[in-house]
Parts: sequence; C-alpha cells; structure tokens
Amino acid sequence: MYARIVVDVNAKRVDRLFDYEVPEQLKSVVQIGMRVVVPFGPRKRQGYIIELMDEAHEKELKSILHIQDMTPELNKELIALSEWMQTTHIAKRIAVLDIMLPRAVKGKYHKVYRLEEPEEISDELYTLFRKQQVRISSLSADDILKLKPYVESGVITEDIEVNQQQQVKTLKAVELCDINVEQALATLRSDKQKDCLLSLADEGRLTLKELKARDFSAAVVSGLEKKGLIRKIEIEAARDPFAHRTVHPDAKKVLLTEQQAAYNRIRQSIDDEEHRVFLLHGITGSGKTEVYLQTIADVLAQNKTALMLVPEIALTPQMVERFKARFGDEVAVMHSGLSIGERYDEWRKIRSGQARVSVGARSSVFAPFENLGIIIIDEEHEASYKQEDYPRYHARDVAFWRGSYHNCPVVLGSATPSLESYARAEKGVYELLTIQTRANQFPVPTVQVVNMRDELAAGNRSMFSAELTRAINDRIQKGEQIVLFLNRRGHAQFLLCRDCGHVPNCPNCDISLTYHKVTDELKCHYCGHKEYKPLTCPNCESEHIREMGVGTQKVEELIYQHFEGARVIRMDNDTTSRKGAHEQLLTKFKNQEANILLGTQMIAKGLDFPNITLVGVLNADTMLNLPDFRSSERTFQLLTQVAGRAGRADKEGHVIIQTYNPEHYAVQYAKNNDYAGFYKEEMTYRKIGKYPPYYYLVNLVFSHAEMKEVLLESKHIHQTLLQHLSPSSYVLGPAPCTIARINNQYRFQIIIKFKSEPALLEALTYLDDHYYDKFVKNKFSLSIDINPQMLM
DNA sequence: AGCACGCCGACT
DNA sequence: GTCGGCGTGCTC
Repeated sequence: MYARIVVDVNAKRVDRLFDYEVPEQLKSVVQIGMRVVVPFGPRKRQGYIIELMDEAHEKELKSILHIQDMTPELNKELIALSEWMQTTHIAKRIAVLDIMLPRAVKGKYHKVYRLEEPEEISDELYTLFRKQQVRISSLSADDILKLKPYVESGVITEDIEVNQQQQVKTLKAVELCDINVEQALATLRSDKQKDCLLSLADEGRLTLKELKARDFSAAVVSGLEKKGLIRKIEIEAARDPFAHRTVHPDAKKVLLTEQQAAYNRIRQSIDDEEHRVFLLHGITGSGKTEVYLQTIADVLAQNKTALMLVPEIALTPQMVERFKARFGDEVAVMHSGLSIGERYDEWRKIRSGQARVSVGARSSVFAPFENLGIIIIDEEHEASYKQEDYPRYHARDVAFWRGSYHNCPVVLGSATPSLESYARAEKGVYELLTIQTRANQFPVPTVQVVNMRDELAAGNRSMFSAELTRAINDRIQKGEQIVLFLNRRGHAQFLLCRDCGHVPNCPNCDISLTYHKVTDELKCHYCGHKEYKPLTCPNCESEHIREMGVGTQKVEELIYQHFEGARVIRMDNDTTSRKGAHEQLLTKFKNQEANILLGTQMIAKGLDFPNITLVGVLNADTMLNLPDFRSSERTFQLLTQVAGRAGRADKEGHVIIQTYNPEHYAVQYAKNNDYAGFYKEEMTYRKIGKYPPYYYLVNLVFSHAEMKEVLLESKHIHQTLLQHLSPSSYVLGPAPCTIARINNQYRFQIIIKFKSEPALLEALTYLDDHYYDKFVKNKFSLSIDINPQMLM
C-alpha cells in the first residue's frame, strides 16, 4: 500500500505528488486528507495524503513517518477542488490547500488530545495522558485506533496546543466576600462605597472596567477591599465572541409577492437537487435576507447544509445575530476577528456536522460541509470576494464549482449586481429574480446632487456645500442623526508646493507620499518609507508647501469647527482596527452618544438605525477618477448603497451627494436609483472599450530592479503569448503599470483581452513553468491575475 | 524552498 | 593541504 502526497514545500519545482510507502502499523489508520510527516530529501516535511493505492509500487519507496491527524482535515471534495484550482488559477497545489484550511492546522501548531473524563477509559490508555494531554506524534498507530472512539464520543477532546499565557485572557474583577450585606452597609460611612457594595450584591461580580464605567474609582474599590468586604479575582475572558449577548429567537416573516416568487424558484432548485445559479436583484430594504433565511431553513429541514457568504465589512454583529436568532447553535461564524483557536472551533463544528449553516467572509467558501443544499453570496458585486494576493481566487468561482459538485443552487444577491452577473442573467446563463418593492414599506429617500464647482464659484472653499451645511445644522437641532461618507482615511493625501507645484514622492516608488499628522511624517503605503515633513519645499525652498486632499481625520476637525453641537464618531481603518472596536462605535452611535457618523467604505453597509435622516457624500469624485475601467460601476454601487442608509424608518430620509462632476452618468443614475439605466449605458462603454462582460481579461505584471531587463523580458513574453493565443485575442502592452515602480522594482504589465480562448490556460501555464527558472535566477517576478478586479 | 554536493580561490 | 565561497541539481 502506498500514498500519493503533496509535500508542504512552497516551490514550483516540487509542486506535484510524491509516492510514499504506508508502513504496516499505519495501514489501519491512514485516510485520504490526513496530514502526515514524511522524509523529503535530507529532511522531514509535512504533507497531505491525496490518494491511497492498495497495490504495491513498482519502485522502492520511502515510508510515511507518522500521522498528524486522528481524523482527516480535508475531505474528498476539497481535495478535488484544490486540484481544479491548481490548474485553473495557475497556482501551486500546496498554496491552494493552505488557504482552504484554518491556520490552526498549519506548520507550527500541534494537535493535542485532552482527557476530559478519566473514569471512562482503561488504565492502559490512561497512562498515555501524562499531563492530561498528549501530542499525536507520541502515539502509536495502535493507540490511535483505540483512542479514536473516545474522541468521537467526547471523553477525549481534540485541540491545538497553544501558549497558555497568550491564549487565556483574564480580566481583573472583584466579588463580595462572604458577608452580611446589610450589616456591612451599616458600618460604611461613604455613600460611594455603599452604592458600590449594593451594585456588587446585585450583580455578583463586576470587572474593574465595569466599575470604572459606573463611576466607582479605584479608591472606592480598594477601600472596600481593605475592610475585607470584597476581594479581587481574575476571570477568564469569553472565548465565544458572541457568548455575552442574549439572542432572542426570530420567527419567520411572511413573504411579499416578489419575495415569495424568488423563494419558490430557489426552493424548486433545492428540491430538484439541480445546480442552478440565481441572480437575486433586490433593492435595498427589499428583504433579500428573509428569502435567504427561509431557503436555508428548508435546506436544513431536508437534512442538508447551507453556506452563506457576506463581505467582511457586512459581517456585523447585527447580521450574525439575525442568523443565530433563526438557527441557534447550528450556525458557525467565520470572520477575520476570530482568534486562531476560535476559527478552528468553528471549522470543526462544521466538519463534525454540529453546525449546518455557516456565515462568513471570502475564505469560508471552503467550509468543510458535506451534503450542501444551497450556497448564497450576498452583495455579490463586492470586490472583496476576490483575493488580491496569490493564489488569486474569486469566492464566486469556487462557489459555482461546489454548487456543481453538490448539485445545489447558488444564489447571488445584490441591489447593484456586477455587470458580469447581470449580463449573464440577461443571457439566461443565470436565472434572474427581481424584487422591486421595499418589504419594510419605507419611502425611498430623496437624493440631491450638489455641484461643488458652483460652490467654489460662489466663494465657498470648504468641504461643506451651503446645502449640506444647512441640512447638518437642521438635523443637529432636531436631534436626528447624520452619516457622512468620505472615501479616504488619514489626514491629508499629499503635500503640494503652491509655488512650483512640487509633490514629495517616495524615493523607492513612483507614488506621492501620504501625510500623517499624528507623527508629522510623510509615509509611503507601498514600501513603508518614512520621512519627516519638510518645512520648506525641497525643490524651490518656498514656504508655501501645503497639505492637499482631505482625509477622515481632517474632516473630523473641520466638523467641530463648522458645526456647533456636533458630536462625531469616526470610523475608518485607523479607529476600527482593534478587535471589537467596530461594534463598540456602532453601539455608541445607536445609543445616540453622537449625532454624526463619519466614515469610509465600511459605513456603507449594514447600518440600520432608525434615527438617521441625512446622509452626505462629501466627495463622490475620489473613486470616479481612479484610472480603472470599473470606477463608474464602483461609484454607482457605492452611492446607491450609501443612499440606502437614509430613510429606513418613519422619518423621511435625505441624501446629499457633493461632486465636481454632477452630470456624470454614474452619479445621475444613482440619484434616480436607476440600475437598469446605468447598466445599459455602462454596457455600451464596456463594449467599445472591449472590457468585461464583453471580454475576459488577464493581467500579467512583471517586475525587476532594472527597467531594461523588465522591458526586454516582457517583450519576449508578449511574443510568446502572440504565438500561443488565437488571433481573435488581444495582447496589449507591455506598458508601465499605473504605479511604475514599487520598492525599487520597475513594473510593466501585459493585458490579454479575449472572448473565447481555448489555449489560455495552456499558454499561461507554459509561461509560469518555462520562465520560472529564469525568473528565480534573475530575480524576476511575474504575477498572473485572471479576471482581475483592478488593472492598476 | 532547502539542503548536499562539488569545484575553485586564499589562508593557518 | 583544507576551509569556505556559492553555482547546480534533487527531493518519492
């Protein structure tokens, strides 16, 4: 018996299967998908069992040393999926397997088995658990076989070995000693101490943080402690990120006509066990989520499982709560905020069948479900479904593959579908389901476009038009809430000399440096270069060197200057990077602790607060002017989405969009909430420009420290592509990239445009293989992006 | 990717 | 002589 194994070495040269003998004692335990340790050349390496062969191998083989898992981490489906991704994404097999699995099962983490109920097992097995837990590498195959049933029944639990100090977080708290509260109160003279004691008597124990929040200072606490009435303790922080909230069960809602029609079609596909793709086009507030929830409920009733994808930023606690409320413990949640251990917990819940629904961001498309009944991708147009670094996969493509494997429907939902998806729906490749009525019956907000050129002409040089200023003041006065949107974080974009026009650039990259006020530094976001802000222009020594382009930080200052009574919560990458910060800020806003929410992209989704009556887009042009063929589409989507934040409750919503391009079609169609109109017009431009969905794209980027070298080599590759591809495809370039140099590497790109190109994968694979050695030797790098999200 | 092997130069 | 530079080639 031998095994075919992918070895965990991230190199093109060993990106293939290696055969190893399965030693006699492991024959009964090895399974496809298990991780094993094998001798590889002069050293030992981890590997994945891809196939098991019963017959003997023609050659003498090395043997597997030991196994790493008691149950396989990968199932047959994921193995087949990784093979498909390897060929279609020009990626190494091991790199694909790596992104599919949670980090806990990679490299430096060891699995351990802990004995939970010692009385349940025999003395012989008991001796294995020296320190209550045991690493799998120290177990013989025989032991593993004997222990396995106990793992399945829960007498022994599987976990990953972690540094205890790091993993178990403790909070400092206090609790009452065993005392008679009334007697104690009588001895106290300070009212603060009495109040504090009463609070503790009510709630049992409180953390120091909570006490501080209730205005009990450390002096009060230590006073009580000295009197021996309370004592300090340490409590373990919750591992379940949602453990502290009480979830109220959520009953299913009655569907309106259009929702019902959409539901019926999807339900049919579930019942037929037929892989179909649906595009659910429903305006904001049309109740798409309720359709998802009810189809998922049906899938569960048929004893199948459901996979739900949402963009990371939409994965808010409110969203998760809604799923938990409907499906309870059957829901696994996967997002970037989880620790390695938490993520592994969720993954195992799915693998063991304990959770039959998952809600998660991009990478959760690999959730190890058996028997999938439906896959849903909400906000399917979101760019975050495409992984922007290697291996560059799109969750939508993976979802289609899995849907076809499981014979189940894939539902793409959006208020503003991507042009690619809508075009496919029009062609009949996907089935289009439309919801045009708002389920909540809220009125559609009024949208007003303000021409900032007119403002400038009228002498208003500020960030706020007269109209927006009036509206903000009005809402502040009425005690209503405002959301302001700005697509740029930080303080200022760059420095500009008013006298000579000089802009300080990064010495290593062809990009202007960004100004950070906190440190008073200029930074490069691409290579990390930092320098102090110059006092005079480095070029002409003029003192008129100014900050240009305003970020959220700066706007926050401006708001306080301009508006009396403004209380701002700022949400951007800088204020939400801490775990849980996102949620905290939203809760604060919900509790009316502020009247203005100022933020970037991330506030465009999932906010659903009744008191928001005004939404302002400070500058709609920042994304409109990006040099990318999708910039109009992005602008339209974002404006539509931002506008949807207003007017959700009984109060009328108002949206003000400030722009220097008021006549731009993306702005106009967004204003009129006219998806069909936008689609039609944008499609004509895509057709003329030979862009998706009329053509497919591949973006090849080359880089090297010498410009000559890149140019020469990329010309060579251009020739190779012309030879391999059919004459109907276009091979454009090589041309310098938008950012022509990053970290002192010159960058050139070649763009392939094609409608149908049978030789594409073959040609790209050839490039990847054939040029590989040359690239390694010459320090050349080549990146291949199939169906890129951006061409920059 | 690593790691060994091997073939040349400059040292105690 | 032999220590160590890194070009070349292999990993079941």
